[in-house]
Amino acid sequence: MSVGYFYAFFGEIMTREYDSTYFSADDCLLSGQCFRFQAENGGYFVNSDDKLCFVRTAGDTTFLTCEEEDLPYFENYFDLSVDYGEIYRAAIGQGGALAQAANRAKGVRILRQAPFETLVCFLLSQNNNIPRIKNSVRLLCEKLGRERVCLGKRYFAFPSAADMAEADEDFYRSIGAGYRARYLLSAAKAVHGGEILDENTPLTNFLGVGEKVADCISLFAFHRTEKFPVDTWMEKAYREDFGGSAKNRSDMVAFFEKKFGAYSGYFQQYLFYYKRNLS
DNA sequence: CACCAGGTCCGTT
DNA sequence: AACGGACATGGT
Repeated sequence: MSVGYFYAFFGEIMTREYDSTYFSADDCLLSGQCFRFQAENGGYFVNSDDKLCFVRTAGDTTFLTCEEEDLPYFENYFDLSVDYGEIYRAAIGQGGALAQAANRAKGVRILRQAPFETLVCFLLSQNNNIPRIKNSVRLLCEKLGRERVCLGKRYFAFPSAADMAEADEDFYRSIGAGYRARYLLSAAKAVHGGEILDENTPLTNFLGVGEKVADCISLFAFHRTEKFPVDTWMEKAYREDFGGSAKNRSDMVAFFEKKFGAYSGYFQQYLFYYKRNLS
Protein backbone atom coordinates (compact mmCIF):
# COMPACT_ATOMS: atom_id res chain seq x y z
CA MET A 1 0.00 0.00 0.00
CA SER A 2 1.44 3.38 -0.93
CA VAL A 3 1.73 6.24 1.55
CA GLY A 4 -0.64 8.28 -0.60
CA TYR A 5 -3.31 5.62 -0.40
CA PHE A 6 -2.88 5.41 3.38
CA TYR A 7 -3.60 9.12 3.82
CA ALA A 8 -6.40 9.12 1.30
CA PHE A 9 -8.10 6.42 3.30
CA PHE A 10 -7.55 7.74 6.81
CA GLY A 11 -7.54 11.43 6.06
CA GLU A 12 -4.64 13.73 6.63
CA ILE A 13 -3.93 15.38 9.96
CA MET A 14 -2.70 18.93 9.76
CA THR A 15 -1.52 21.67 12.08
CA ARG A 16 -1.88 25.38 11.45
CA GLU A 17 -0.14 28.14 13.41
CA TYR A 18 -1.65 31.47 14.42
CA ASP A 19 -0.47 34.53 16.28
CA SER A 20 -1.52 33.95 19.88
CA THR A 21 -1.99 37.62 20.80
CA TYR A 22 -5.76 37.48 20.26
CA PHE A 23 -6.13 33.70 20.08
CA SER A 24 -5.20 31.87 23.27
CA ALA A 25 -6.28 28.29 23.87
CA ASP A 26 -6.64 28.94 27.60
CA ASP A 27 -8.62 32.13 27.21
CA CYS A 28 -11.00 30.70 24.60
CA LEU A 29 -11.72 27.45 26.43
CA LEU A 30 -11.65 28.54 30.06
CA SER A 31 -13.97 31.51 29.53
CA GLY A 32 -17.08 29.44 30.14
CA GLN A 33 -18.63 29.48 26.70
CA CYS A 34 -18.05 25.82 25.83
CA PHE A 35 -17.99 22.65 27.91
CA ARG A 36 -16.52 19.86 25.77
CA PHE A 37 -12.77 20.10 26.15
CA GLN A 38 -10.08 18.29 28.05
CA ALA A 39 -6.60 19.52 29.00
CA GLU A 40 -3.81 17.27 27.78
CA ASN A 41 -0.20 17.58 26.61
CA GLY A 42 -0.05 21.30 27.33
CA GLY A 43 -3.13 21.99 25.22
CA TYR A 44 -6.75 20.93 24.87
CA PHE A 45 -8.67 18.34 22.94
CA VAL A 46 -11.83 20.17 21.92
CA ASN A 47 -15.05 18.57 20.74
CA SER A 48 -17.69 20.42 18.77
CA ASP A 49 -20.70 18.70 17.27
CA ASP A 50 -19.25 15.44 15.87
CA LYS A 51 -15.72 16.77 15.48
CA LEU A 52 -12.45 16.91 17.39
CA CYS A 53 -9.40 19.15 17.29
CA PHE A 54 -6.36 19.80 19.45
CA VAL A 55 -5.39 23.38 20.29
CA ARG A 56 -2.31 24.54 22.16
CA THR A 57 -0.75 27.92 22.83
CA ALA A 58 3.00 28.23 23.40
CA GLY A 59 4.59 31.66 23.52
CA ASP A 60 3.44 33.81 20.65
CA THR A 61 1.92 30.94 18.68
CA THR A 62 -1.32 28.98 18.89
CA PHE A 63 -1.31 25.59 17.16
CA LEU A 64 -4.53 24.10 15.80
CA THR A 65 -4.45 20.43 14.82
CA CYS A 66 -7.29 18.52 13.18
CA GLU A 67 -8.24 16.38 10.23
CA GLU A 68 -7.62 18.34 7.04
CA GLU A 69 -11.28 18.18 6.04
CA ASP A 70 -12.29 19.69 9.42
CA LEU A 71 -9.98 22.69 9.22
CA PRO A 72 -12.59 25.06 7.71
CA TYR A 73 -15.00 23.97 10.46
CA PHE A 74 -12.57 24.80 13.26
CA GLU A 75 -11.33 28.03 11.69
CA ASN A 76 -14.97 29.09 11.72
CA TYR A 77 -15.48 27.64 15.23
CA PHE A 78 -12.67 29.79 16.62
CA ASP A 79 -13.90 32.78 14.59
CA LEU A 80 -10.48 33.17 12.99
CA SER A 81 -11.62 35.51 10.22
CA VAL A 82 -12.52 38.27 12.69
CA ASP A 83 -9.94 40.88 13.79
CA TYR A 84 -9.96 40.85 17.58
CA GLY A 85 -7.31 43.57 17.79
CA GLU A 86 -9.97 46.09 16.95
CA ILE A 87 -12.31 44.65 19.59
CA TYR A 88 -9.55 44.62 22.18
CA ARG A 89 -8.67 48.27 21.51
CA ALA A 90 -12.31 49.24 21.85
CA ALA A 91 -12.38 47.57 25.27
CA ILE A 92 -9.19 49.35 26.33
CA GLY A 93 -10.79 52.60 25.24
CA GLN A 94 -13.58 52.02 27.76
CA GLY A 95 -11.07 52.16 30.58
CA GLY A 96 -11.80 50.95 34.11
CA ALA A 97 -12.60 47.35 34.92
CA LEU A 98 -13.25 46.47 31.29
CA ALA A 99 -9.82 47.63 30.16
CA GLN A 100 -8.25 45.68 33.00
CA ALA A 101 -10.24 42.58 32.07
CA ALA A 102 -9.38 42.87 28.39
CA ASN A 103 -5.70 43.23 29.21
CA ARG A 104 -5.73 39.94 31.08
CA ALA A 105 -8.08 38.13 28.69
CA LYS A 106 -7.18 39.42 25.26
CA GLY A 107 -6.92 35.89 23.84
CA VAL A 108 -10.67 35.34 24.30
CA ARG A 109 -12.71 34.85 21.14
CA ILE A 110 -16.44 34.28 20.75
CA LEU A 111 -16.76 30.73 19.47
CA ARG A 112 -19.28 29.79 16.79
CA GLN A 113 -20.89 26.70 18.27
CA ALA A 114 -23.47 24.26 16.90
CA PRO A 115 -26.99 25.52 17.73
CA PHE A 116 -28.60 22.38 19.17
CA GLU A 117 -25.51 21.57 21.21
CA THR A 118 -25.48 25.13 22.55
CA LEU A 119 -29.17 24.94 23.47
CA VAL A 120 -28.65 21.71 25.41
CA CYS A 121 -25.47 22.85 27.17
CA PHE A 122 -26.97 26.13 28.33
CA LEU A 123 -30.19 24.46 29.46
CA LEU A 124 -27.89 22.47 31.74
CA SER A 125 -26.04 25.60 32.82
CA GLN A 126 -28.86 27.25 34.74
CA ASN A 127 -28.29 27.50 38.50
CA ASN A 128 -25.35 25.12 38.00
CA ASN A 129 -21.57 25.32 38.02
CA ILE A 130 -19.13 24.77 35.17
CA PRO A 131 -17.46 21.54 36.39
CA ARG A 132 -20.88 19.92 36.88
CA ILE A 133 -22.11 21.15 33.51
CA LYS A 134 -19.01 19.71 31.81
CA ASN A 135 -19.51 16.37 33.52
CA SER A 136 -23.16 16.11 32.52
CA VAL A 137 -22.38 17.02 28.91
CA ARG A 138 -19.58 14.43 28.82
CA LEU A 139 -21.90 11.71 30.13
CA LEU A 140 -24.60 12.76 27.68
CA CYS A 141 -22.23 12.31 24.73
CA GLU A 142 -20.74 9.06 26.05
CA LYS A 143 -24.17 7.51 26.48
CA LEU A 144 -26.09 8.85 23.48
CA GLY A 145 -23.45 10.06 21.00
CA ARG A 146 -21.89 8.09 18.17
CA GLU A 147 -18.39 6.80 18.81
CA ARG A 148 -15.73 8.27 16.54
CA VAL A 149 -11.95 8.39 16.10
CA CYS A 150 -9.95 11.45 15.07
CA LEU A 151 -6.28 12.27 15.60
CA GLY A 152 -5.92 8.72 16.85
CA LYS A 153 -8.26 9.47 19.73
CA ARG A 154 -11.58 7.81 20.51
CA TYR A 155 -14.41 10.15 21.47
CA PHE A 156 -18.17 10.60 21.25
CA ALA A 157 -20.08 13.00 19.04
CA PHE A 158 -22.76 15.24 20.45
CA PRO A 159 -26.07 13.34 20.18
CA SER A 160 -28.70 14.40 17.67
CA ALA A 161 -32.11 15.69 18.73
CA ALA A 162 -33.54 12.38 17.52
CA ASP A 163 -31.14 10.44 19.76
CA MET A 164 -31.99 12.64 22.71
CA ALA A 165 -35.74 12.52 22.11
CA GLU A 166 -35.72 8.75 22.58
CA ALA A 167 -34.29 8.92 26.11
CA ASP A 168 -36.49 9.58 29.13
CA GLU A 169 -36.30 11.98 32.06
CA ASP A 170 -34.74 9.35 34.30
CA PHE A 171 -31.86 9.08 31.87
CA TYR A 172 -31.24 12.83 32.08
CA ARG A 173 -31.36 12.70 35.85
CA SER A 174 -28.80 9.87 35.70
CA ILE A 175 -26.28 12.18 34.02
CA GLY A 176 -26.77 14.76 36.77
CA ALA A 177 -29.24 17.07 35.08
CA GLY A 178 -31.46 17.15 38.16
CA TYR A 179 -34.65 19.17 37.68
CA ARG A 180 -33.38 20.25 34.23
CA ALA A 181 -34.10 16.74 32.92
CA ARG A 182 -37.56 17.84 31.87
CA TYR A 183 -36.15 20.81 29.94
CA LEU A 184 -33.66 18.66 28.04
CA LEU A 185 -36.23 16.11 26.96
CA SER A 186 -38.71 18.81 26.00
CA ALA A 187 -36.15 20.64 23.85
CA ALA A 188 -34.98 17.43 22.19
CA LYS A 189 -38.53 16.47 21.32
CA ALA A 190 -39.30 19.94 20.00
CA VAL A 191 -36.27 20.05 17.70
CA HIS A 192 -36.71 16.44 16.65
CA GLY A 193 -40.33 17.28 15.87
CA GLY A 194 -39.23 19.99 13.44
CA GLU A 195 -38.90 23.08 15.59
CA ILE A 196 -36.53 25.43 13.76
CA LEU A 197 -33.39 26.49 15.61
CA ASP A 198 -31.80 29.45 13.86
CA GLU A 199 -31.00 33.09 14.56
CA ASN A 200 -34.66 34.08 14.19
CA THR A 201 -36.05 31.46 16.55
CA PRO A 202 -37.80 32.87 19.65
CA LEU A 203 -35.57 30.92 22.01
CA THR A 204 -37.56 31.57 25.16
CA ASN A 205 -40.32 29.41 23.69
CA PHE A 206 -38.23 26.43 24.73
CA LEU A 207 -39.11 25.25 28.23
CA GLY A 208 -36.29 26.20 30.59
CA VAL A 209 -34.89 28.94 28.35
CA GLY A 210 -35.22 32.36 29.96
CA GLU A 211 -33.54 35.61 28.99
CA LYS A 212 -30.03 34.68 30.13
CA VAL A 213 -29.85 31.27 28.46
CA ALA A 214 -31.42 32.73 25.31
CA ASP A 215 -28.73 35.42 25.22
CA CYS A 216 -26.00 32.80 25.61
CA ILE A 217 -27.38 30.76 22.72
CA SER A 218 -27.73 33.92 20.60
CA LEU A 219 -24.13 34.88 21.35
CA PHE A 220 -22.35 31.52 21.28
CA ALA A 221 -24.26 29.82 18.48
CA PHE A 222 -25.41 32.72 16.30
CA HIS A 223 -22.67 35.25 17.07
CA ARG A 224 -25.19 37.89 18.10
CA THR A 225 -22.53 40.09 19.68
CA GLU A 226 -25.00 42.82 20.64
CA LYS A 227 -26.19 40.44 23.40
CA PHE A 228 -24.86 40.70 26.96
CA PRO A 229 -25.86 37.66 29.03
CA VAL A 230 -26.12 38.53 32.75
CA ASP A 231 -25.43 35.74 35.22
CA THR A 232 -24.28 35.83 38.84
CA TRP A 233 -20.77 36.92 37.81
CA MET A 234 -22.04 39.77 35.67
CA GLU A 235 -24.31 40.85 38.51
CA LYS A 236 -21.18 41.06 40.62
CA ALA A 237 -19.36 43.10 37.96
CA TYR A 238 -22.38 45.37 37.62
CA ARG A 239 -22.36 46.17 41.32
CA GLU A 240 -18.64 46.16 42.07
CA ASP A 241 -17.16 47.60 38.87
CA PHE A 242 -19.88 49.71 37.28
CA GLY A 243 -21.57 51.05 40.39
CA GLY A 244 -24.96 49.85 39.24
CA SER A 245 -28.00 49.97 41.51
CA ALA A 246 -30.64 48.08 39.52
CA LYS A 247 -31.79 44.88 41.19
CA ASN A 248 -33.25 42.83 38.37
CA ARG A 249 -31.17 41.30 35.62
CA SER A 250 -33.18 42.71 32.72
CA ASP A 251 -32.24 46.23 33.77
CA MET A 252 -28.58 45.21 34.01
CA VAL A 253 -28.74 43.73 30.50
CA ALA A 254 -30.25 46.98 29.22
CA PHE A 255 -27.53 49.00 30.93
CA PHE A 256 -24.66 46.97 29.43
CA GLU A 257 -26.14 46.59 25.95
CA LYS A 258 -26.78 50.31 25.68
CA LYS A 259 -23.27 51.05 26.89
CA PHE A 260 -21.44 48.55 24.69
CA GLY A 261 -23.67 48.15 21.62
CA ALA A 262 -22.32 45.70 19.05
CA TYR A 263 -19.32 44.96 21.32
CA SER A 264 -21.56 43.70 24.15
CA GLY A 265 -20.90 39.99 23.71
CA TYR A 266 -17.15 40.35 23.38
CA PHE A 267 -16.89 42.63 26.40
CA GLN A 268 -19.12 40.38 28.45
CA GLN A 269 -16.72 37.49 27.84
CA TYR A 270 -13.69 39.57 28.83
CA LEU A 271 -15.48 40.50 32.05
CA PHE A 272 -16.83 37.04 32.81
CA TYR A 273 -13.46 35.36 32.36
CA TYR A 274 -11.68 38.04 34.35
CA LYS A 275 -14.14 38.07 37.24
CA ARG A 276 -14.41 34.31 37.51
CA ASN A 277 -10.85 33.16 36.73
CA LEU A 278 -8.36 35.99 36.89
CA SER A 279 -9.18 38.26 39.82
C1' DC B 1 -25.68 23.46 58.45
C1' DA B 2 -25.87 27.23 55.33
C1' DC B 3 -24.72 29.21 50.70
C1' DC B 4 -23.33 29.05 45.80
C1' DA B 5 -23.25 27.70 40.91
C1' DG B 6 -23.17 31.11 33.48
C1' DG B 7 -31.68 30.72 36.20
C1' DT B 8 -36.33 29.61 35.24
C1' DC B 9 -40.99 28.40 36.36
C1' DC B 10 -45.08 29.22 38.58
C1' DG B 11 -48.25 30.71 41.96
C1' DT B 12 -49.42 34.83 44.75
C1' DT B 13 -49.88 39.71 45.37
C1' DA C 1 -46.03 43.82 36.41
C1' DA C 2 -43.46 42.36 40.23
C1' DC C 3 -42.01 39.12 43.92
C1' DG C 4 -40.46 34.96 46.09
C1' DG C 5 -40.20 29.98 46.85
C1' DA C 6 -39.03 25.59 44.70
C1' DC C 7 -36.10 23.09 42.11
C1' DA C 8 -31.35 18.75 41.89
C1' DT C 9 -26.84 18.27 43.13
C1' DG C 10 -22.07 18.50 44.49
C1' DG C 11 -18.58 21.66 46.38
C1' DT C 12 -16.98 24.95 50.02
